[in-house]
Amino acid sequence: MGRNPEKNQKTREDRRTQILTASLRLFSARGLSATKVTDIAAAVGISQGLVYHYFGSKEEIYIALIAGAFERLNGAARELEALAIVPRDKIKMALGGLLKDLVENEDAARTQLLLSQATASEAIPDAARKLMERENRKLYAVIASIMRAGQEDGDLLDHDADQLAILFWSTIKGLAFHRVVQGAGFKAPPVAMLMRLFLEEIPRPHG
Amino acid sequence: MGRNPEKNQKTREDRRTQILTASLRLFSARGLSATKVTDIAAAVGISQGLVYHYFGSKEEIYIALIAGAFERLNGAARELEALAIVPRDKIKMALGGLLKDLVENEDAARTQLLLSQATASEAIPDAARKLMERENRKLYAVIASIMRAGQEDGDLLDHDADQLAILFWSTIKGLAFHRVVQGAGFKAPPVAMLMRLFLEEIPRPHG
DNA sequence: GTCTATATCCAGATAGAC
DNA sequence: GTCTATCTGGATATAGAC
Repeated sequence: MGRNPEKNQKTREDRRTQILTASLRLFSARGLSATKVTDIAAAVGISQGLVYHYFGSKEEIYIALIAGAFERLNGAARELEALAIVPRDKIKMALGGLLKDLVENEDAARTQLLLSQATASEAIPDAARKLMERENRKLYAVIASIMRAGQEDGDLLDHDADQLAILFWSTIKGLAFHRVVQGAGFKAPPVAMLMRLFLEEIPRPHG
Repeated sequence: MGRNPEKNQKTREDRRTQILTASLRLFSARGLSATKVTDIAAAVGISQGLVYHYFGSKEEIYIALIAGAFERLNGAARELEALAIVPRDKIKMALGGLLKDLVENEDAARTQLLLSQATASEAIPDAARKLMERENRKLYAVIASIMRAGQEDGDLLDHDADQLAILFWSTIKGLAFHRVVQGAGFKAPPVAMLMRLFLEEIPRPHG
């Protein structure tokens, strides 16, 4: 919009996205403090100083990544809750969607890794910690609440719903971890297999 | 042995252990690079310089922790393999033992966390990476091999054994993560629940 | 064995030219 | 918008006194 067409300079948003993408790769692989701004600049192909034209600090990039991740995840969670299907199928869909994302999109896996690391880390910016504690809680609560509903239906296993939610996310985090380590060769387990953790009755596949 | 009894100075081994213990706590919570040698010294209650009397560098401490962890895990794996019980029960025992350790011993959980982080990290010393790649492979192989044996018995689920091993360790890693985040309040899921992931036939508990 | 300097390096962030 | 140069702080590791 109103921009000189022959300049090959990137627009502000493009550059920010480039920086965020490169940073996700680096932060998830090395952690916040082992990632140098120089590394980010090099990955994008710009000078180190230029990074500060787009973000106030390295931590600001980190926070932006975390915030973006939660926005997407919470959006998906809200959509899931709104669906007119039975709780058991919501769990199946959530699991399936997350797994599919993990397999098809390395960045999705890296994002999960980043969130896990951030949750467990004492060495993240205060703003990030605040964000995490609040938003993470929501994600667990959504799953726990679906679990409870599924238990009333008699479809889902009759155990503490919060623990089931923990198991749900543990599994996702654990698999995201392997996805990143293994790279493209990663094969996700079939959703039906993971559903065994949560279903009251396991459907018999053979015969 | 032949040491002056009235000195309250620590023996070399005691100090090394103190440093290792404090470092496990810090490395697992902040990562290698965000942990300052000053932090370690402060946690132990000694001067920063003294740390270098016991270890050549920060990374040397890190490597010692990783190596120690694998020694213990591989020891347990070898014992497990040697047991005269059916494969299905070996899996149950491995799961139960790891879980019990996780719950009762925060350091065990932190050790798992450290190994996970190290596996996924590009920012670890070369010596540590070499170690990891070799030893980690062994741990997965042990579980995969037990899975295969259990499949021949018809006890364990008929899926790719390597994938089952990944699922096995994913679950442990995911739960170790939660254990560390949640602290002492953490409750592990019952082993029987996790066994649902691997058993061909799920025993019916109620009725 | 332990501590207090301190040398050295390196990374984050800023300034100013183009 | 982009780069190069630089300021500044902080962390690793060493040296040397006690």
